[in-house]
Amino acid sequence: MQHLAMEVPKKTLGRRKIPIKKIEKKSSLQVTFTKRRGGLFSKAGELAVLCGAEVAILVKSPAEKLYSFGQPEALINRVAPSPAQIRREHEGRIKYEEAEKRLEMEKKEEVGSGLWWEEPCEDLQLQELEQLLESLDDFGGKVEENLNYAPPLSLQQLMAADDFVIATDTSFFYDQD
Amino acid sequence: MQHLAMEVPKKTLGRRKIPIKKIEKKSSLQVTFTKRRGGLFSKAGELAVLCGAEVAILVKSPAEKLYSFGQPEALINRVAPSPAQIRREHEGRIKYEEAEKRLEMEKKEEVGSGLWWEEPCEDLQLQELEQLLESLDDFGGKVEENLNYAPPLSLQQLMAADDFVIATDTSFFYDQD
DNA sequence: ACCTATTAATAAAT
DNA sequence: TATTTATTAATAGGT
Repeated sequence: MQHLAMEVPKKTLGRRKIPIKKIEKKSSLQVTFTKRRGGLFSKAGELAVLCGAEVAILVKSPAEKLYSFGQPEALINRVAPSPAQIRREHEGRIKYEEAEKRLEMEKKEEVGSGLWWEEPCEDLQLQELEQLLESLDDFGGKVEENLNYAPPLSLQQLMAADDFVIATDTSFFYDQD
Repeated sequence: MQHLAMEVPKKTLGRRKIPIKKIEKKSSLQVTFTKRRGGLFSKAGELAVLCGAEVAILVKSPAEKLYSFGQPEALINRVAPSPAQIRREHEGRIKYEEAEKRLEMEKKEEVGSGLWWEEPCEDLQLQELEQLLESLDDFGGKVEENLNYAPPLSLQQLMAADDFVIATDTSFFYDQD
C-alpha cells in the first residue's frame, strides 16, 4: 500500500522521551532546568487556585541559585513556629486590633489579583499582618499539645505533628510508558 | 463525504479543559487535589534528578492537612540558618570526623536508590549527618557576609540574600490556549 | 526566545 | 478509592 501524496518533511522531531537521570550536557541541563522550573511553579499555582491550597516551593539549582514559589519560610513558621515566633505572635495579637482598621483602608487601594504567592518584595508589613491574623487563628492552644520545642525546630518535630504526611509517590523515579 | 464505517461510541469524553479557578464541587476538588499534588511531586522529583537540583515543597490542603516533598524545613535552614542552627553545626563539625567512618559503613548496608527526598521517617540520624556534611561545605564564612540575623529569620532577610530569586511566572492565572 | 511533533498529565466517567 | 480513555498541556530538540 502506497501513499498517494508526497511525504511532508517534518520540521522538527518534536518532543522526545528522555530517561529520568542526570542530564550531562551542560547546555541542555540549563535549558531543561529553566523550562521545568517554570512548569513546576505553574503547576503549583494551578493547584493553589483550583483547590484553595497553600503551596510553597524552594528550588536550589546546581549552580547554587535559589528560586522560590510562595513563601516557604513563612509557611513553615506557620506549620511549626519556633518559640521566638510564638512569642512575637503573642505580642502581635496585642497590637492587632488597633492595626486592623488601617490595614483594611490600605487594602482598598491595592490593584490586581492580590494572590498571596506572587506578592512582590515590597509591602511586606501588610502581608505579614495578614498572615499574622491567619496564624493566630490556626494555632492557639494547638502548639503545646502537638509539638515539643527545641531551638530550632527539628524535622522530627515537624513530622510529629499529627496532620503531617510524607509524600510516598515515587513513580517519577522510573521511566514511564 | 460520508464515513464508511459506523461511528464507535466514545467510552469517555476524555480530558476536558477547565478554567483555572477554585473548584466548587467538593468531590471534584478532592480528586483534583490528590491527582495534582501527585503530579506536582512527580515533576519535582524529575527536576531534581534531571538537573541535580534540590527541591522542597510544602502543600497545605483546604482541609488543613500538610504534605511535603523533600525537606522544606531543612533546606530553609541551610539557605538561611538561624544562630542556633549555626551553633549546632559548629558543634557538629567537631563530632563529624569521628562519625564519618561509621556512617560509611552503615551506608554500604543500604539498598535501593537512597534518593534524599524519599527517605522514610526512620533513620533520620543518618540523614542528618549527611546533610550536616553538605551544610558545612555550603556555608562556611558565607553566613556573616550575606545575612543579618535576628531570631527567627524573617522573610525579608531570606530575600535579602543576593542569590534569592522571586518567581514571576503568572501565566497559570489565565486560561490557556 | 520561538516552533512543533510527540510524550505526559489529567478531567470525567466507570 | 482505582481504572480507563479521550483530550489537553508540557516539553525535547531544533531553529
